[in-house]
Amino acid sequence: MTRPTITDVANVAGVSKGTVSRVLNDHSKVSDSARAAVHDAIEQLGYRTNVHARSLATGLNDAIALIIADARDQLFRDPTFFELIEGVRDGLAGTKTNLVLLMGGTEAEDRRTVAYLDAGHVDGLIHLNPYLDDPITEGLAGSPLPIVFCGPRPPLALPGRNWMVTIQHREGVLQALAHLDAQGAETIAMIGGHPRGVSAEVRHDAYREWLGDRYDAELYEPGDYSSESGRDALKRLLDRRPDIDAVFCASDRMARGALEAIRNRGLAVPDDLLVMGFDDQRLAAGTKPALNTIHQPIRQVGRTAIATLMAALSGASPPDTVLPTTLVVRDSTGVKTEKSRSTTTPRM
Amino acid sequence: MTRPTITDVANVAGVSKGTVSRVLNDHSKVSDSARAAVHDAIEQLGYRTNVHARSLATGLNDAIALIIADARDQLFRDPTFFELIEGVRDGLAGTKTNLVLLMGGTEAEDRRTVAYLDAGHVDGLIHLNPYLDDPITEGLAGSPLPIVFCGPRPPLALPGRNWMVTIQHREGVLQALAHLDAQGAETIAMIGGHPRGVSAEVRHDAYREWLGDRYDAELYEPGDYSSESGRDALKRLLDRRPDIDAVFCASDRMARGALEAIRNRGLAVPDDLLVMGFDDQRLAAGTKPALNTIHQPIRQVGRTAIATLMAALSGASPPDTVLPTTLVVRDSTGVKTEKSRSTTTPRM
DNA sequence: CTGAAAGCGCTTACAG
DNA sequence: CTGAAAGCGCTTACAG
Repeated sequence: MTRPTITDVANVAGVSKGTVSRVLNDHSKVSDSARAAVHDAIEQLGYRTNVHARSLATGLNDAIALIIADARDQLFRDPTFFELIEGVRDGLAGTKTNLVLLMGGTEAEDRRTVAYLDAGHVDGLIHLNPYLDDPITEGLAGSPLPIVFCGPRPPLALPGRNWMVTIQHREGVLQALAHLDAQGAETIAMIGGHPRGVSAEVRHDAYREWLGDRYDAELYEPGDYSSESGRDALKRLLDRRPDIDAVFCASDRMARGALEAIRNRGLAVPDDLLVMGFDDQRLAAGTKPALNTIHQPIRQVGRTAIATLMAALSGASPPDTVLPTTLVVRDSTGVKTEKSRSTTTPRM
Repeated sequence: MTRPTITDVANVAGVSKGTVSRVLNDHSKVSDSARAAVHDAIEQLGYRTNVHARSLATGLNDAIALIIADARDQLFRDPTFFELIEGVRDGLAGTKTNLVLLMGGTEAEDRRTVAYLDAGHVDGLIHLNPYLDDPITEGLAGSPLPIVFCGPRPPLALPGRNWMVTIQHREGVLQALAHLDAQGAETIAMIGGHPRGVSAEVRHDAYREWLGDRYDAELYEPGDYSSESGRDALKRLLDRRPDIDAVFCASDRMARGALEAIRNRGLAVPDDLLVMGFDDQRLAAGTKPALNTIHQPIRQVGRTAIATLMAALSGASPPDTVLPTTLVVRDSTGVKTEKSRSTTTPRM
């Protein structure tokens, strides 16, 4: 009782293998009677096509991979990735393309992931968030596989066919800082993202740009997007610079941690310190006070990434996409009434 | 500049395709000179083997799948799955077997996942937590693929070759209840797991068994493992039965929610109510008061699952595995000093 | 130790 | 509309 092949189907249906293959692949030029006979035979035999044979013959897979650089840090801890993947799944609904999730993190896993991709199991891939020094991206440098990055391109040798779907990181940061400024903040610190991340760097650059001459390295503290890192970073910032009156965090989770640290010091938000997050994750609405933040359309990034990849696979030349961010105003930057706004020049 | 094949390598190395294949597959009987020539040619050409051709010839994939029934609920919200997957990754370290994560949830995704498996992309699979009515398991009923379940077998038609790696759910529940009993609890409610889950049912049964005649449906409230569901369930329990003096929760997250609900009512733990969790997740040590719970060696489940699958793939007949749970004592069930223990018979 | 050849299960021009 | 045949890139007895 070995698995039936196309030859078995052809025999039962009384046609040739070629005809069976044609009905399998929906070629138009097949007689109704042949088509019916083949379908009957398939049903009767429980035939299912062998993907390896088909892929060998066609060179296609009908499958794409989702790469996550560090499963431990990203996939399981950061809701952003959940949204991203949901967006990708949205985009795949209704197609017959398979999605496989490949996880890096350790050296062995990175290597295995590259090997899997190299081996030709998939037609293309989406990289959810490459690192500045991403070993998986690096391993794919010579690959002919089309790849779309969710986020800015890393400064590495890239595969020849690559696209980018990202958000306006720089503009988002400027929006946040301008808002804090407008609310009367004078000494704005920043808690940045994971130093390995490409977008963390872009955001740091935007912060530096906005501050210009007033940029002070003491006011910047890197985190890793987690709540704990935000809490710890804020403590360090306050130890160094008790004069800061606002902090911009590169994720809502870090902002939540910052709120906690501020509370622990006996300080109040927004009375003593203004706080802004980034992401507009669900938690942002639930903190006390509710978090002002920069909304990024993360699910749409996922959807657009898949659309871009599918377009590339069908031979088109899709454009890169940069999605806009929006300011979300809640309670964590309430106006400081006693302060005069007349001396500060609004920016942007 | 089409991708080089084994024939190209053979030509460059001056040997036959058979010899190239033999060095590729580490067959012992190859002369050193031939081996060296082949390796040189591979390097020079940048040859990489075409997996489809190989799989077609051998029927093997060197890949296994991890199935997650509901990505939305499980993968991204429940740290248990993170631990499980980490265990699987532990077990794969050092092998060349690839791991692909397949996600179900919507009808389309379930169907696609089954199709992917059916198509023969992998050699076997690990199902992280099947539902009682799991559509993916159902779809695999006739499949020859070996499958290992992390958790009790669902009551469905199963693939012929299947194994189970689980924990002592029943014993764990009995441990928890016996502990609450020993601490003086007299009316013990339970907040159960997701009604679709196989293990939730097993735990509910154990609760019913332990209570025997005293079982009262009013004391049982299902949740979905989330913190919010624990909070809401406890509210409902307390509304119905203000007399309960202990609650056993089928997950630490639900126990955390229960603690919150209790606090919101102005009640105290353990003074007014004893609370126990299940899982021993990281959060259990951080709640206030710190949570008593039942530790389950979840990462080891993952490791054992992969070992079981690998054994099955190599033709062995590995046993099912049932791992023990242990009671973890912290602060949420502190002895109720004023109560006499003399009238209650300890159990187990 | 190694070559020639058959075979894995499909697809796809090519004729008709 | 359909059959016969070549080809996709490997592996593996079978001889030697």
